[in-house]
Amino acid sequence: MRVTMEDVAREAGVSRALVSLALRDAYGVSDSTRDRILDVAERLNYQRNALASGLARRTTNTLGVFLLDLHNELFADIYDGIRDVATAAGTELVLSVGSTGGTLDKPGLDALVRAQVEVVVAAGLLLSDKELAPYRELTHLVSVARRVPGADNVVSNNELGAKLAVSHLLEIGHRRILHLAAPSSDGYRGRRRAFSRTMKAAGLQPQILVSDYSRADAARVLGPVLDSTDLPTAVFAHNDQTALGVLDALHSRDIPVPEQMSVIGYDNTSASRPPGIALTTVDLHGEELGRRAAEIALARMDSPDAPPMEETFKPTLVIRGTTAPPAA
Amino acid sequence: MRVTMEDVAREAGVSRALVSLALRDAYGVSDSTRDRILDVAERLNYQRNALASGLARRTTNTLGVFLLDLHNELFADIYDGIRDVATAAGTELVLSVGSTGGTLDKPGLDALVRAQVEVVVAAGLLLSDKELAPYRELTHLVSVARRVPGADNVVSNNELGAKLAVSHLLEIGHRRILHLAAPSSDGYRGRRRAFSRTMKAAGLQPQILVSDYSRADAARVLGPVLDSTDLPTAVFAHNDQTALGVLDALHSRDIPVPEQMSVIGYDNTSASRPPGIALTTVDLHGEELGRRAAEIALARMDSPDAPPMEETFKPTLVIRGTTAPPAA
DNA sequence: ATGAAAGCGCTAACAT
DNA sequence: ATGTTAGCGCTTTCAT
Repeated sequence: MRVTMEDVAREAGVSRALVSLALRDAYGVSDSTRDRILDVAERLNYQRNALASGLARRTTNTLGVFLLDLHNELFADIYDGIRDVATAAGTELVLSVGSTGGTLDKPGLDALVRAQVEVVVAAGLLLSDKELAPYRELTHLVSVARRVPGADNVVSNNELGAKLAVSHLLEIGHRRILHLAAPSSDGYRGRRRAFSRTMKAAGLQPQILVSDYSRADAARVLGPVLDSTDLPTAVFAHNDQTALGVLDALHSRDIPVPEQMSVIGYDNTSASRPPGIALTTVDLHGEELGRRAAEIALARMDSPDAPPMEETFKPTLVIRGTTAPPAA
Repeated sequence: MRVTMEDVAREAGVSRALVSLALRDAYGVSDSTRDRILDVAERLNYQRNALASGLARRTTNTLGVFLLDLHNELFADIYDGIRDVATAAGTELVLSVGSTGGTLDKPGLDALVRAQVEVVVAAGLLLSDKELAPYRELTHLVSVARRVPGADNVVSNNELGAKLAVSHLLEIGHRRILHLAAPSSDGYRGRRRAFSRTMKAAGLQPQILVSDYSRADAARVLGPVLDSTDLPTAVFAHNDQTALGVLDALHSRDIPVPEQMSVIGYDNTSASRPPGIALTTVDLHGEELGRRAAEIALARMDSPDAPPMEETFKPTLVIRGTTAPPAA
């Protein structure tokens, strides 16, 4: 049987109440008894039952974290940022992981609600605004990387990022640019929209292809285009993962990068630095976003009724080896 | 205020007990009232309080999962496997994440214990056997990828994996082989040991360098060797991450792979497939390990007193583009 | 400084 | 089929 607070109390010859106080070093416990209690607790390997504790305190002082996909390092970056500030604040995290399809969003969020977290920081939500609405009553939501109406939001300016990427390509002379977009869903249309807008503003025809978030699918989707007669001279991929898929497809057809084809990714994860051919990419500063989201979440714990907070980060273009002027 | 079971009961005009039963569709609730209760629960967006529920049931039916590092995709693979079988069994997961330094192992495990998980599946534990000992009394431990005495273990045969890698290099003619090892810690010496043994068995001098688990450090550590006069002709890296670091260092010195230098990684993560230069690597089948670990964890929930279970998977060599006979 | 007692939201006998 | 009641392990008034 697990060792309970009662066990510690008995062993130390005091009441449970006193043990409870001593363990959270509250005032009003004499030094000597506190020391004795802590000694006993340590000796018995006592660990407080978080269920009972949270139930009794009517608050868990805990932050829920939802991450869309563990295979995409962007979420590891975001998590690092969140953990950093949560740890400093002494707030525990409760995690839950989704999937690129989005089918695990709901179960994941539900689990966090059931765990009674004070606030949930969700990175990469795929649920529609409508499906997300009920959660506004169940918990406080801080959405990262995706704008959710009515919630707290920590996002990156995707319009700007896409514009940065496309402008770079335009500047070095590209005209036929293909955008490999992610499936269209609420809150994730900024890159695609800015791509189209920027192309049109330059008097060019935007060409868009859609793949899911996986490297393999990106390569697959791009295939037919590469096998056709008139190729684009540059591809702007939705993220680094899919950019890798683009590079795969290109490599398997012996199309040299950047000589015959320029490629730009998005996220600046370490996947964007395959040795030799480092990806030009847009850095959305995941760790920073995570950090800020956690700060907002902590602030939200203190003032549940403050108006929604919103913060938009500016992405930056990281020019590396996969972009060059088009072949003459 | 959050909606409680009491609210649902009142609204449906029944007792709490009945709601509790209906929600877990136990026998003994008439169809009509069950439907009514479920309707109300749904309408009120009721989510059961997992703290109260777990406390009352004296069991959470929950699996704790510890992952060393979110930046290493191996752990995403392992997680996928675990989630797969846990979901099928209707068992919830509680996650906790460590860090490559190992300093977060203890806090991470403690959090799982406090959360009252039935069993913890830990992948990539860095704590020493000795530091791990106390946890044997606090929870059931299924260790993945690392052998922990007395616990359930799901491991890969690292000796075999390393032998596979080195033998391959030997076979194609290499004699001067360098092993870039991970810091020596309990449970992770198999690859290094087998490297030395295999080299000696071939009458060769094992050469070993140590780096931490990061790509950057691997590149840094390898630097001096590459700048010296007599280079090895092949490098066997501790994992794919560090193999990437090796490739980085090589590339920055214009040493062609595999012509001038062969490289082997370990794990077969997607990082091992940078476009163009796919890494020869050892696949330890992370998802499989995760799956099996979860199965064992579930079995352990049913029979807490069964003798320790142990399963050793056979890694396989994946020969790709970074290995070739040494230059003449 | 310390202890007694009530109660957090639920589940599990047990009673009806 | 449904309701009553006694906890689960802790925290928190409130006494002493």
